[in-house]
Amino acid sequence: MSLVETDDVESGESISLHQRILSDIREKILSGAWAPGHRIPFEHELTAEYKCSRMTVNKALSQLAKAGLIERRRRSGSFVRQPQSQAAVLELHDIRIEVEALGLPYRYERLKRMKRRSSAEDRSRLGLPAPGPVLWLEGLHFAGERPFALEQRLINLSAVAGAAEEEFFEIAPGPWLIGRVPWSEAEHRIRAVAADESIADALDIDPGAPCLVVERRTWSAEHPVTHVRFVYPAESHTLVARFTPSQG
Amino acid sequence: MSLVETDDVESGESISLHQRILSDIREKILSGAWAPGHRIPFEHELTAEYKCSRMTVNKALSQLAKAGLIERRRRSGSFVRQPQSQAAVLELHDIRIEVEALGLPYRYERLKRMKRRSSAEDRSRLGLPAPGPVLWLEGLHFAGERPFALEQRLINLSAVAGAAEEEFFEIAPGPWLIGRVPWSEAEHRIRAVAADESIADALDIDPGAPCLVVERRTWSAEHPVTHVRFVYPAESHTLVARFTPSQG
DNA sequence: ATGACGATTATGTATATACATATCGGGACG
DNA sequence: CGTCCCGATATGTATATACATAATCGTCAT
Repeated sequence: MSLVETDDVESGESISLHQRILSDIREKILSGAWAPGHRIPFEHELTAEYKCSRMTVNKALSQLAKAGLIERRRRSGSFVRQPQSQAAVLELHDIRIEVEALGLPYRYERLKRMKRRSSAEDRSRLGLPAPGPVLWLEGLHFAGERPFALEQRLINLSAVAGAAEEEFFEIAPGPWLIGRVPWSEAEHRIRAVAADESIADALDIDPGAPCLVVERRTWSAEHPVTHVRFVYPAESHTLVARFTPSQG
Repeated sequence: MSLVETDDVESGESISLHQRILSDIREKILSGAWAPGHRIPFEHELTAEYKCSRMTVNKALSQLAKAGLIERRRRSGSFVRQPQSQAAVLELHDIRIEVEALGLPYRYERLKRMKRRSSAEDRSRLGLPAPGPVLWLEGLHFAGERPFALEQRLINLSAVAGAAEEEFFEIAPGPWLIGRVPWSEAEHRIRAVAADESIADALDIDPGAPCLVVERRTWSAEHPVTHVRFVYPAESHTLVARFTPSQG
């Protein structure tokens, strides 16, 4: 699938009109200019603005609706959706809930925070086609006094308005993002590793001890949003996921 | 999690025509009736078959293309795509396919096989309410000459009749079961462990080396079918799973 | 053979039009 | 005052049509 997205307006690129409309609106939503609940212009208004037929506008809006960014209601119009709080991934990765389910007090502590222009490695991790501003975060999730998980996160600042101003001192970026950015797709990579020096140090375990590493990339309407890596000490964690076959 | 957006409402008769076309074709592809590489009918042929305009057919095919199920080429037609390797890894977990995707020859070798009346531990692993016959299997999956994964499996014989007569000498029980028992639900537990003596021995790695352990329980119409534990050496494997939020 | 080139073909995008459908609001009526 | 119904309105789906674009095929000339 194509991550070809064009937020740049310059240079007569040969993207189709309905894609440009879609991309314009997505930009408004992801930048925060149109908040959740905001009513998007009616089809006939966009028709006038872009000087095209309703079918063309409709195509763009239908795709945004399918991507989950907007919600369409007959007779009322189209609205920016509330970000979905999600069961599927939540089940996997709301660490606070997992910790509290163990009956232990939860705490998040920021280790590092750096705003920078994306390096080549950043772009490859996020799946970004072009350079842009990103936010790098590192933090620790605690269960009681013990480190429960190490988090290393990269946020695509051009997709998440407002993240640049957030300090994330004691607020974990995961819940913060879920409350603000609707996600349309997520990819998980799960593997086991031996703890290296820095991981062992952060998690207070022995170097070489087995750890579970969960990496997640998240997209919103084909826009990369964030890449996060969780490192769990082996004893502390089991992931559970339930599936029902997709009736295809 | 889905390969294609499953926004179909099924039971209702009020599905739009382009959705019915889309769903018909998806059915043919996912059922295997149209193998990868197969050329699906031209738009003008589908136009005739469904007695509708080309735009309607085009809408269905465009969505299938965006979902990644088919690939469209001007002048040539539309073709069923090669299965996207990672989409259903967690769901199916067919090790042969994973190994062959690496370009390595695959082989399965049985280590142990025992038919017995379920012990208390067996019942707890399978989620069985009452004692009954079970089959215990242990085997090794090879990628080339190297062990790729250790498999320990419990099959509920009262749910899977023919399994008792199968030797599983070089046939892995996973694919065998999938071909015979439709599953309606699966639960995965994923964690990292340090290899103990017997695991290290079977996988030919050092004791204490990190391993990824994936356990799966499967049900068919509320009947426990099988419990399986895969143990992967850390370097050999990354699980990949893609999710799309279910929009309620 | 081989390479150039135009005709053919299937898809890609956009248009104008039409009617269906859900729903909000307001007016008629009990 | 509440309820039912009806018209207005935005979206949902489908049609016929048009032209653009990319790729393939056959033909013809070198």
